Amino acid sequence: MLLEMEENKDRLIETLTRGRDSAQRLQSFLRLRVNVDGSVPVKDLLAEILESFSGGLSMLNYTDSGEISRVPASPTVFQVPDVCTGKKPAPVVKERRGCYKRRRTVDSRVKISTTMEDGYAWRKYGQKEILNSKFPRCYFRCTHKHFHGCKAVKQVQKLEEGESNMFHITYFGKHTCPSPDSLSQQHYEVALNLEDSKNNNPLPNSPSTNTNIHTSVKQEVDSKAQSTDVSDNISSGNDDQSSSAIRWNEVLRADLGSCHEGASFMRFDLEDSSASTSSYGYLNMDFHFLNNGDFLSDIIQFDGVFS
DNA sequence: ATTATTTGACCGCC
DNA sequence: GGCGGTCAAATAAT
Repeated sequence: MLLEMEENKDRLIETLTRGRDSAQRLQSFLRLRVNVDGSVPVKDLLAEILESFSGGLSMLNYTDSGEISRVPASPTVFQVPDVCTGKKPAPVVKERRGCYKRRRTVDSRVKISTTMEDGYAWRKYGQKEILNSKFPRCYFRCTHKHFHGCKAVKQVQKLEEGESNMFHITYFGKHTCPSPDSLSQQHYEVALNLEDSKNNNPLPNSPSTNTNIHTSVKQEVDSKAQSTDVSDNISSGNDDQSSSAIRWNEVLRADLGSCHEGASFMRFDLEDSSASTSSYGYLNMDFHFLNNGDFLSDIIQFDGVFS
């Protein structure tokens, strides 16, 4: 009986969480587009929906960490450092640890990547041998957990397939801390094979060089950060050996343009590895939204201005 | 001295 | 009882 009630409560929380998160995502997607014509107060409506879900969840004492908050079984006594000596009092009895709950997979996002880096600062807090897995699973939390109460967590496990050095990364929770200053702090690599660079000049200097890059590259785009992890090579269908490649090791900025199902664009500000040139380009993309709020995009065309 | 990582213990869930 | 997620003391790195 009691168990059944708990299960119902869990389901209710799950449903409310899903509703709230969906509203949240819708809000961020529409942030740039609401009330363009001033006709519908979409923004207000969304805020109200969001408030309803959040209010419902807080009535159930549900916290964002994915756990139902508990009243401690016995009053907790906090030990404050002794003002006179500056020393912490020795623990009288070894404190019983808090309750753990198995992580829900509903709010997780999975990413397969050649690198564990994603621009955020993570702190490792555990490692575990996983049954039938060759490599251990590593557990990371956001470094700013204590400063900003950021609850973002990720699990990283090296994939066994071949010697490809791929990582299976699962993210839980969203960052509430400030996002990384800019993408320039990270190592991003964009390789462009230009069709029209038959002469030895690897940098076409005419504006709006339309390179017509057709590619099957799939990219995962973090909808919240409105930035992209460009870790795959973008190659043209033209495999002409004489076509030289520009290798950009930094994407200084990546701004997402209008964001909706179908064609959209993303602007990149680029700097090459020698930092001697800087350019920008537009990647025209085809977006496909996923149920969890992430979206995939096909790059359908690149228009660049090089200097 | 401070901060990050390692690693065995602890804990909840199946 | 076993598994996987987390904690926290010990240790390493800065």
